[in-house]
Amino acid sequence: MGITKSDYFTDQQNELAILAKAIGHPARIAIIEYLLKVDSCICGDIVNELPLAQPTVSQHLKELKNAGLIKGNVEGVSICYCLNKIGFDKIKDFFQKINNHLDDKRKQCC
Amino acid sequence: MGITKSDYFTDQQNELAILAKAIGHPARIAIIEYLLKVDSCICGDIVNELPLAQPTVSQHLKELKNAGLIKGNVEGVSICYCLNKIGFDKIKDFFQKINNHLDDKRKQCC
DNA sequence: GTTTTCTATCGTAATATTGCAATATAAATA
DNA sequence: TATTTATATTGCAATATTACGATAGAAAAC
Repeated sequence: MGITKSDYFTDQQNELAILAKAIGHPARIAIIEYLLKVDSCICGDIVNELPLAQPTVSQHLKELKNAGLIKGNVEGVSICYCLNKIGFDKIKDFFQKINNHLDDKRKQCC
Repeated sequence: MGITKSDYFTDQQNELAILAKAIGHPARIAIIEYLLKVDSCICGDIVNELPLAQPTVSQHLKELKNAGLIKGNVEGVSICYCLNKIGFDKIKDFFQKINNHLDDKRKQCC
């Protein structure tokens, strides 16, 4: 029905899903990679970087911010965005657990 | 328009987005965690583990498989599923790059 | 060969996402 | 205060996702 049954899953599962979902769009990957490159904070430059209209970029930024993957600070007229370590740390643990486990076994079942 | 402009982004960005998107659902997180726990391959047990109907689970498995995050082997009547290291390795690099970078700087911009 | 068991697919309804034009808001500058 | 600049919000159309009942397919057991 297009509605995710979040109540049936744990808080941790839902939080991870929200984080992964936010990353799950090429435009948002591009934003993350750009922020990684320019390192210090940027604002409307992101709009110039992406082949998308300003409202669309604004929406993607909002989703990344809601998920906790970026931070945005008002700085005069413009807004300064940057990556939020806290958000990325949360996913790191999940993938580390998986990768450690998969590295451990030399043969996979299938 | 609900249609992602994939052509505007790099292959790598699109591939990463597909992987992250596949992980971006609590049911699929739950499937991944279950496969991590039971370690060796499992089939319809996943249906019993999740609070979702069999067709729904089948659909989620298909998406994980399409993204390259799990493998499925026919084994008599049932199908044996397990995690696919290749898929998880691809995301690992992305997050490692980000985490290394964020760990590097003691002060974040915002 | 019929039945059972396990999984996939189809069809469909409800909801979510993506994208943008138009517009609003809010701070800086003239 | 009027204008400019930078970003957010609204509204809407197109498309995608989620969920499941019904059904199909395919191998094993009888």
